[in-house]
Amino acid sequence: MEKVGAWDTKIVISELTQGRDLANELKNQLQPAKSREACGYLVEKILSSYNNALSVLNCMAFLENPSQINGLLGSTSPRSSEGSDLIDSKRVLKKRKKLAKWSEQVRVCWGTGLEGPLDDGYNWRKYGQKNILGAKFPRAYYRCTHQNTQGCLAIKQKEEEDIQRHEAPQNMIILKNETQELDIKEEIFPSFELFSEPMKESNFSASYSPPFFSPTTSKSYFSRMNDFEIHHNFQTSESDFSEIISNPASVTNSPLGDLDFSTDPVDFDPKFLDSIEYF
DNA sequence: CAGATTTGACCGTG
DNA sequence: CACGGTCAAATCTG
Repeated sequence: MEKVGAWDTKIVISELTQGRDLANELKNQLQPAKSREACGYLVEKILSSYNNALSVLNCMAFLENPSQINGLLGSTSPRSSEGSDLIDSKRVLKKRKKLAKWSEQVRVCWGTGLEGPLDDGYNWRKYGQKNILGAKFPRAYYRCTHQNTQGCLAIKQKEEEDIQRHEAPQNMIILKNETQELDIKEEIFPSFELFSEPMKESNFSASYSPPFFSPTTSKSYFSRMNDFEIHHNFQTSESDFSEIISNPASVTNSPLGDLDFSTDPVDFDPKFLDSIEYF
């Protein structure tokens, strides 16, 4: 992991440096009361930089010590003992019964580059799509490709902008993950924005080894992710986020929750923070 | 041809 | 009964 650590450290430094520079720029912008759009843009970029840095740190912590995550995520709940029976009866009776409700909600590492070739560590296969009432975009349903072969029951949903043209997922949430035997609704990683520049894939693909990642499959998934990165530049409006996503996230259970930059003793210029309030 | 995607139907829940 | 999640046949793709 040393190689990864060194590389990620550069990312963190780069992001934090960029955030500082952008903050300075914003400071200058605010003085003569320049355009609101420009200020908003800069704020977004600043937040993006800090989020990216924190995301990398969080991902690193998770990869280095996943057990810590499990511990933080809380107790497990036994899966329904009817599980296998349900599957069998479902096939015969074509009647679905409710599986035991246990879930893990994970905000995927958007924009850290981690999702580039590896996404979130899973190979997703789309199994359905629905137009959701009141939603601008249809919601797509994905499950782990290895559901059958490795018993991976991870699933996720995402709402996307005009799937036919290019996928621009507004959110992506892992809802279930049997392999972790979790029964929690927890965010492992804090939210983060996209990197302003595409990440180099090779660095991560060589270093991270998430479960169930098969380099021979899911080309489409990853190519779409990259497509999204290219086309989607933090123009996300609030309405584009699902209810789940928009719920206030508890950072306290984050593996690196104490790294919440807003509370870190970083030498933030109080005036800068006041400036943020301005928006 | 195997695996992925699409899409209408089915089903559970509130 | 409306809505959202899932199934599964049809279709597509490499």
